[in-house]
Amino acid sequence: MDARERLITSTQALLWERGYVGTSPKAIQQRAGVGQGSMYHHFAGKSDLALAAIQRCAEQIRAFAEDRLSGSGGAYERIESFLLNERDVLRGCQLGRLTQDPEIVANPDLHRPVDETFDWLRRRLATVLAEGQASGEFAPQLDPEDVAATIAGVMQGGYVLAKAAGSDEPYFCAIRGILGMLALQTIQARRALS
Amino acid sequence: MDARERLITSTQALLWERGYVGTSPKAIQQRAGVGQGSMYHHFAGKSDLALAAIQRCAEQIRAFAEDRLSGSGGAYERIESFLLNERDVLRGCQLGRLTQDPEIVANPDLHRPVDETFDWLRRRLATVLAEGQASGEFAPQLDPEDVAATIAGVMQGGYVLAKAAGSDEPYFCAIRGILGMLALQTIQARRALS
DNA sequence: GTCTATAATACGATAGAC
DNA sequence: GTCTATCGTATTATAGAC
Repeated sequence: MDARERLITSTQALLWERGYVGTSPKAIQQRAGVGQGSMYHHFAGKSDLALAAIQRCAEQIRAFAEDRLSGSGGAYERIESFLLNERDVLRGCQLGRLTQDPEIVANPDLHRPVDETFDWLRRRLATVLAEGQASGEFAPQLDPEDVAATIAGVMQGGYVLAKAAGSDEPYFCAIRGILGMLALQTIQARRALS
Repeated sequence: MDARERLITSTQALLWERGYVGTSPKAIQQRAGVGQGSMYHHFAGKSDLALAAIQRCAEQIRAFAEDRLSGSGGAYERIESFLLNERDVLRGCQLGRLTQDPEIVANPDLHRPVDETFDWLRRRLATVLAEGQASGEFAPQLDPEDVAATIAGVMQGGYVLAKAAGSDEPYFCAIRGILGMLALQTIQARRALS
């Protein structure tokens, strides 16, 4: 892996752990095993390097979500797979983390990929929910757009609760809660209840 | 308001906007209109002042939540009141914000009030949900602990989505989603469906 | 491409006058 | 209690040698 690539992956890791404000060029260089001259040769500065790292995060997150949400199985199963196959609960979401950073919010170039990725995720989840409705899996009362935001929200909020507790238990607790409610929206469950 | 009090409220505001890492003693002093000597007279340093500010945040959040959740009305109504009467969606949660800060997580004194407050909130929400179940308002299938984590999660995640979008729309979208699903858990709704 | 040297500014805290 | 002066370190870059 060349210096440019190592700089990007090191920046990704540090942004994830410490955010934009908490990440210094020096720390990036040390983690990448690269000198100052090299960094400023490949990138114009901290924000330029951060942009490359954020775009890389966005690509990876989309690829993971798309893999789970376009897999085989029903709409409920695919959403379940997306929410439960989370390996880094205590590290949280690479992009959700940046949302809290005032310097990211203030910089349109850095903010845009974050905004676009969450927008894409909400639309993608809404599509899956609408598919489930069309196939008769989910009740017609369910609003795909609202519930998509709820699912994306529970996931992001689950990370917050997990970090607060220092344990991934609250994340999976919150996910069990939403999945249980979603399961009760399925036609089968409603039929069993009546 | 004396200098000590102004220092605490200024620190609260800056922690909310910029987090612990992004908040400097100098910025606190300027916002409070207080000199360096005054700050170091009243507080041992940045972390000591942050502790006072975080404890104040925790008190205020508990007071707000308790006010909504112990009000009159049914369990659903009280939860709805808690989730919808949020005035500062784009500013997010004062404590949820700190969850992302590595220096908060690493410092047990600063981390404890954050942990305890979210723990309290989840238990308080679970109590309200269990009350609703006992009174026959909610279906017995609903797991109060799981759904409590879901509700706290949607709220925290809603802030994340709102900041990403630069609008409070995703927050209220996510809240509508969870409230809609919760409403369908009520006995009346299930009776109407069957 | 990568290195070292250097710079201007900010951070977090201490000292001591008043 | 509050002020100004000062300190040692870190930040974010630039310059120029190699």
